[in-house]
Amino acid sequence: MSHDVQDPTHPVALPDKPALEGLEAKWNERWQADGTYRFDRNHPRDEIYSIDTPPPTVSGSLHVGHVFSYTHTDLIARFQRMRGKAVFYPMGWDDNGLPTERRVQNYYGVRCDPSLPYDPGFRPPDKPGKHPISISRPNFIELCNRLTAEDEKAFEHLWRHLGLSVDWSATYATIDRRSQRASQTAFLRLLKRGLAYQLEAPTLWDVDFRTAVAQAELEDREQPGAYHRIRFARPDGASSAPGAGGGYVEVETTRPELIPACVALVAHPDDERYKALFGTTVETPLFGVPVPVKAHPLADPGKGSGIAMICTFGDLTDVTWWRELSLPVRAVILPNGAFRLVTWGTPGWESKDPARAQQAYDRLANLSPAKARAQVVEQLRESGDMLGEPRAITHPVKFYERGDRPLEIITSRQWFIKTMEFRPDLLELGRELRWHPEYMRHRYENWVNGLTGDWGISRQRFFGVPFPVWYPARADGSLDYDHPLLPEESRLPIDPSTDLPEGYTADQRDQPNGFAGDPDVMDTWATSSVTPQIAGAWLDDPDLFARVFPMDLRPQSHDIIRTWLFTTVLRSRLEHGTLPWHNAALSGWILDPERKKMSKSKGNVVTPMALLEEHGSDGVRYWAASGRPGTDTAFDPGQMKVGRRLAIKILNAARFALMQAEPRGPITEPLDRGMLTALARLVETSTGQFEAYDYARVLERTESFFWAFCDDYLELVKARRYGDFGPDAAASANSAMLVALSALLRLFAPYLPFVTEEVWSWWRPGSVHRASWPRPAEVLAPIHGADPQAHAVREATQGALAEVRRIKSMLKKPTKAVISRAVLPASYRGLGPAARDFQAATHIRALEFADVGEAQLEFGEEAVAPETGA
RNA sequence: GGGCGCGUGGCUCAGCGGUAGAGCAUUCGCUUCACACGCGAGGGGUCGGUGGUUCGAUUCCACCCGCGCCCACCA
Repeated sequence: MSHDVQDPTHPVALPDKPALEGLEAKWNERWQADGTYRFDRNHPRDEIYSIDTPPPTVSGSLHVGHVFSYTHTDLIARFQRMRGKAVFYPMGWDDNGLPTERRVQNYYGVRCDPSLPYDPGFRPPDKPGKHPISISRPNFIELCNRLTAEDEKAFEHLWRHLGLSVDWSATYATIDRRSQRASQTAFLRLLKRGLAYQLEAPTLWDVDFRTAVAQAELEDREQPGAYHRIRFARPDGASSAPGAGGGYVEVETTRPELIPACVALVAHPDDERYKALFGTTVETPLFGVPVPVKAHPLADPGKGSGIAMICTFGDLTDVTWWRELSLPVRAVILPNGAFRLVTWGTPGWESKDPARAQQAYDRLANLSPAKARAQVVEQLRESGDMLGEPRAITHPVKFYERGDRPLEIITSRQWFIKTMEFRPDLLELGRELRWHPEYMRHRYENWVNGLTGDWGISRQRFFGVPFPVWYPARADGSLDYDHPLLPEESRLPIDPSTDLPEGYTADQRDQPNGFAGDPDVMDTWATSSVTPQIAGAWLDDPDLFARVFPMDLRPQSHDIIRTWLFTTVLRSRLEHGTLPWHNAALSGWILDPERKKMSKSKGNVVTPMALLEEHGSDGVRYWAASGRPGTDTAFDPGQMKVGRRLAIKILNAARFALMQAEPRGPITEPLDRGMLTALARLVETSTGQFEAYDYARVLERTESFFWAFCDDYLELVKARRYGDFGPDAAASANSAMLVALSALLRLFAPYLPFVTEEVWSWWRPGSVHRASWPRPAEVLAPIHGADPQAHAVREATQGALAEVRRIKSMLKKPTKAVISRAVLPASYRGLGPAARDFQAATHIRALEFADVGEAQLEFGEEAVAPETGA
């Protein structure tokens, strides 16, 4: 048996004063040198456990949330490794995208200007200046790469210190060559199959970042706003319909600045108040633009006055109305958020009074939407077209999740991946996937069912994976978007802004009859959605990919189900026709215990490294492991202290077990046999629970067993193991302790990798993290199967112990006192041979074992009555 | 408005159809030869509310209240 405790080949080497300090550095060095966590691909698929590790955003700050959720994944990785699996546990860095761009801009004081040429001699200033320096896109990307490389070092240092059992030879970055190749290849294949397409359409747009934003990146924020009741003139002036006013239609709007962009009014088809108006024309206030009144079921008779202004574009409902009612476009907001210049009276900008419209509009041109609104309100007051004062309200407004200003809707050309037609497949795949916890499945289904359009993947940014596409230019210089020039897959990755399409020369770039590269980059989720393919080296190492894909586990946090999880399932479905993984484990959030947000300004920020140093990595991991899958968990240094104490207890208990581990021999004593029987049960339930991803429960049970093992079992057998009752009885205790220690160390190993490794090294060869997960049969073998008396012995011991300890604590000096007439539980008599251990451990000499269950107990020499007695 | 989760001792959380549990905190006692980063004992809860099912509910069902998250067409 590989874990035979009597293995004489490895001598016991105990430190005098075991301590946790320095274990992280000591064992990390050893693990790295020994390749303890290296993935060995030479196994069949069913002996491999592969993990699609979340690539952390390296330009973000390190925080305790990282430590929390990455520990969960590591617990599972370590468990599976000990179960005999070859664990593929890579690490990725998410370095492309906006967060990095912003960080580079601030860190170096630069700004990307794609029109500039590359400057090979450019060096960023030591300190960012007051005004940002404009640099070319290649220079900018160089800086992004330089900074993320530093960030990645900091992350790796943290991960190693925390004890993640990652295979550090298997790392990737979402901007590296392999990621770009996978992203571009997958994209080109979708394009060739007609599953990726581009479209000029109204798109959600962030005016500060000047980029399109996907549905998944939206968030609603409650914003102060106001209803403005304004009137539209009716040229025929001949209705007395309620709400229509005398010659006017009253409309409520929160965005009066979009009056010049108004293309129609709309009311519900069944709304009696407005039925007479359908098909007629009204005029916008201030600008005198004739607009039709239309009927559409989306109009809500209960909102505002029941009739709404359709603008191009104020919100997503406007887009729906505009499309379904075939309305024209009158766009006023530019990609940078400013009001564009408009010449009234020209086609598309007809007005009953172009001069007045121009005068009104000139006061808006170049303003931001917020300033334009104030300006329009002022004019509406002057003209008398606003009825009453604005009514302040609070309403949800859509924002880009990283943005500061409300999103606008801008018409632009963007790339999309077909999503809507695959919704039934995606729902089916969601049902196939095993979710931990199960209820997270609902969030996915909710999202898929709520999708309103295909997935927009193009971003007008710089530090990302470019679209591997060029467009031929016509003689007039315009681009033929319908016939893109595509590279061979073998050329990928390419950058169309520097690489050339087949058959063209560099001097034809951006020239008539030449070509132009697609200027956009892919959204960061478009790259992240192929992390299983990237990590598994899909194109670069097909043998590896076949061994790890579909992967076993996707660990991630629950807030990105709609983004990362969903898009990964989509891409896998489109490219491979399968789920990308079999299991998804969703981790929760870290909550501040006082509901206070930790912030730098309050000075209460705790960096993860400081936490690890204060409490020890094992202590912090103990806390993290208490967070069950999907459950938000309070940030709790108290739990880390508890974990640290547990680790110290393991050191000391192990020292006790090993300091006098001779003699050894058959395990015959009832207490020993009972303890091992209970331990075998613990091993059995723990294995099942761990396989079900319930790592928190396993730790709780194991810890509970271990403390009882220390406080009760070890105390009870102490005298016996020191030889008070002869060598055979001592041998039984020693052997049982070592069987238990071996199994307990392995149960704890995924949680407390440092202390368990340290103790393991005192007496066992190799790494505990390469040892096999304990099996019930292995624990029971030395006692030839479960002891049927185990439960009875345990019950009797526990009951008697509790009673004696209670009595002892009632006495000031128990060792000098004698209790008379103390009542003991009848179970005391049932201890049988274990009574000897019991008496020794509790320093009690039983004077009498009476049938009534009363006994006179003597502590020491003098006899005194208990305090309650005479 | 829809979906999901949560509401158990001061705090953080387990549990679950059959007489309420742990850790922390608190009180008391103990330098017991692995550990004072330790050991023992005690106090403390009508398990959010109201109904229902049941011989019996903290545990199942319904509704309600509170908290949180996700989603939803922002006039």
